[in-house]
Amino acid sequence: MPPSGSPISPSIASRLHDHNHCISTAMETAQRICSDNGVRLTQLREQVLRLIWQSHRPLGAYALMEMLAEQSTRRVAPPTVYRALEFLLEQGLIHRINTLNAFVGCTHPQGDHDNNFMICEECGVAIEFCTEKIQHDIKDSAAQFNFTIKAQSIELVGLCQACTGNKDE
Amino acid sequence: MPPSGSPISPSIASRLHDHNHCISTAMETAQRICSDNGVRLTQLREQVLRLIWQSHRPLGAYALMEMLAEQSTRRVAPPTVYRALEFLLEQGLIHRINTLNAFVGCTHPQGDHDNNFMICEECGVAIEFCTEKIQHDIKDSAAQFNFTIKAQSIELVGLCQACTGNKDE
DNA sequence: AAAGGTATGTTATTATATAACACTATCTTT
DNA sequence: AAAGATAGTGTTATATAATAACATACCTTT
Ligand SMILES: [Zn+2]
Ligand SMILES: [Zn+2]
Ligand SMILES: [Zn+2]
Ligand SMILES: [Zn+2]
Repeated sequence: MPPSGSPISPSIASRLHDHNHCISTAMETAQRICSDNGVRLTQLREQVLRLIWQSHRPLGAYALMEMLAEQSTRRVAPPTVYRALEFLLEQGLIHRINTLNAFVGCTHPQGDHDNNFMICEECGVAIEFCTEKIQHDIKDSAAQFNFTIKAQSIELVGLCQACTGNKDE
Repeated sequence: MPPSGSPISPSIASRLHDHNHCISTAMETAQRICSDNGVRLTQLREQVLRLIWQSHRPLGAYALMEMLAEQSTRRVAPPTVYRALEFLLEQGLIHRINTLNAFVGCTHPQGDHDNNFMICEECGVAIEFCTEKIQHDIKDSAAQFNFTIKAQSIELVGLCQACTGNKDE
């Protein structure tokens, strides 16, 4: 398990990265995790995960549904998608972005980790990050209030590196 | 303007506090802020704000709608509520809790401030908190990615002090 | 093959939010 | 006071997101 404090490669933020590598890594990791957990990464679930991983932009359930419908002959209804999403969330393979009502692939799905995102409102990319410092401070604040944390969601909305640059020009 | 790092009175977390004081303070502050900003706190907007302030539990737009309908003779449709909510959000008098699709009164609506909540999944109370440390670390992380923050949402879901105690018994 | 559990299909419904246009109240200018 | 502009609200319809309930298919074990 990698140290939870290590920042995720910022190269994801850049638009120039080997995204095929992101996809293949994600799919392989997913297979392994499901196998380890004794659960089945069925065709549908695999298909949904792959669609989500087509980019680093969170996808809404209904967008996902349409993409599924295009790929297959069978009709696809909301529960089909939502059940797959629920499964992937449970296995920690994707995250839900509350600000967007959308879902994005997890970039480090091994072990427990926080759920912190920077979301670019220009290009739509969501960058997952996690730092021990923030996590420490949050635990600290919670302790002050005697609050027991069960889940957390940190979402920063703004402009990513590339889009900040574009705005300046 | 109070120092933004000072923690909000934890007494809100306790169920035993003078909530009438919360309400009257909130309504007076709202009047002043609207007056300062040169905008109108109309009857409807005042009514919605007061309903939101009936507790520290975030309220959904449709719950709010029903409460409005009970209070008045006229029919109340979604846009009525959403426009009032939009106004109150713009003036910084309320916050939207993304995790719940619900709205809660702001406990320190003066000046810019963060948007950090601890939400008790047992009693439904949302406690607004803000600390300079977290804010500093967040800016730090964003800087690492050259990310420009425009808005942020930190939501911790779990058990508040009172409800943690109850669970232990 | 039968049984039990897991996964998916199907239909209907609930929950949340916005678009578009009409009308009214309030403010500004004359 | 009257006219015009702006802001606020009413009204209808619709978009978007999520779940409930039940039927069917699939997979594993006996
Ligand atoms: Zn990638
Ligand atoms: Zn993750
Ligand atoms: Zn109170
Ligand atoms: Zn606030």
